[in-house]
Amino acid sequence: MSRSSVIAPFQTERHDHSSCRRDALARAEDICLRKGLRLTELRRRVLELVWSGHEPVRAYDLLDQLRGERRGAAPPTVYRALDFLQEHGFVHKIESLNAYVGCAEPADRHGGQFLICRRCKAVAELDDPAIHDTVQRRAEASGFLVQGQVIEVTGLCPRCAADPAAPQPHAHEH
Amino acid sequence: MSRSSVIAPFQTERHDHSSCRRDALARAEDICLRKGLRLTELRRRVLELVWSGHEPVRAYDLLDQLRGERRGAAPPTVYRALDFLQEHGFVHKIESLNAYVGCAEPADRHGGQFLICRRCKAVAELDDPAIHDTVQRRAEASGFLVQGQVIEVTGLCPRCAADPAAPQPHAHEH
DNA sequence: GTCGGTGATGTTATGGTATAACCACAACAG
DNA sequence: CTGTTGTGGTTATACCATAACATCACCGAC
Repeated sequence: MSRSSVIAPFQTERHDHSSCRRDALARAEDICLRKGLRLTELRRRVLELVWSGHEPVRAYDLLDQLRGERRGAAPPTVYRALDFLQEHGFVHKIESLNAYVGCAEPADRHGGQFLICRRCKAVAELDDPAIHDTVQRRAEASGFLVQGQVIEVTGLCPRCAADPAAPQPHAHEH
Repeated sequence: MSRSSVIAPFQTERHDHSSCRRDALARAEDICLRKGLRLTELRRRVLELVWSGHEPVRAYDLLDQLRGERRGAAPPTVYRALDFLQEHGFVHKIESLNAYVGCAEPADRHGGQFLICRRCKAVAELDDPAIHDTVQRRAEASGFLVQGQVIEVTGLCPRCAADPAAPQPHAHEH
């Protein structure tokens, strides 16, 4: 079993999250530069806010924060930024939560599988070929032409499973 | 490859949908009888409406229909019925559509995998052990304790993939 | 340089999804 | 008959997302 399929693991300790966020922004800057995409101030700021932690962030929470720093921020402000970020693989939408997480391995329209902790709300991202291919093969066996996969697993992350009384991590561990 | 994992296939022709619906209602009646669950008039009616076709149905569409036949129908009316039906496996929520489909093989809190046609909107349900087990194993390999799986595949059903110009089936093929 | 096109954002309004909180009443067990 | 539980009615509100149109910055053609 390869471990390489885990592209964004659960954090086992309170980690230096500012480096996660900084790395994600640097990768986005780099990719946009190479592809000629416009990572505007707004889009950059929304990506930064999504990376405030490893928990999925809701659109209206982003909006609340934007309102504090940008006059005229409204729902389309944040949804348009999220659309751009999703389209180019910088963030994923977690369908079962209606919330958004940053992607640690951005690529256009790539899928991925998400492990969502019910207790601490953290999300880990896998990009496991075994899962992807099994789903693909079984769908094709039914004559279905696959265009996209939504795979979201809920349960308990290693820390919450091991110690249900452990303190809850909160975002913003700067 | 077993075909038994396809528990609700795509319909290849305009089929006698009234028998699908009748069977689903009969199964629900039977299960509720055996388990001592109360399939009230409201719940039965909502289940019947969900089974109006093989396309996922939105909660407010159900509500619109209920309003025509029941004074005082309101969002909680339909959501409470859907909660009951989901809890006991009679319907599934399609997270990526915020819509609901009937289940052909009801069982408490069972998962299942869904193939969702982007063109005709029909949904087929699989209950494929290979998919389930692969996801389960890979999640466990990350130390994750799995409690639930959301697996939704979008694309084109066999008919729409074969003939993109074919007429769109509509629900209510009574 | 200015004209016009394109893409990003501002702005207002609305539509769509879901739940909180409280009330009335029926079914049922003791 | 009485308390408890479950079901649904009712009102209100919160949350999620997009339509439609206006404005502005940027940039290339001429």
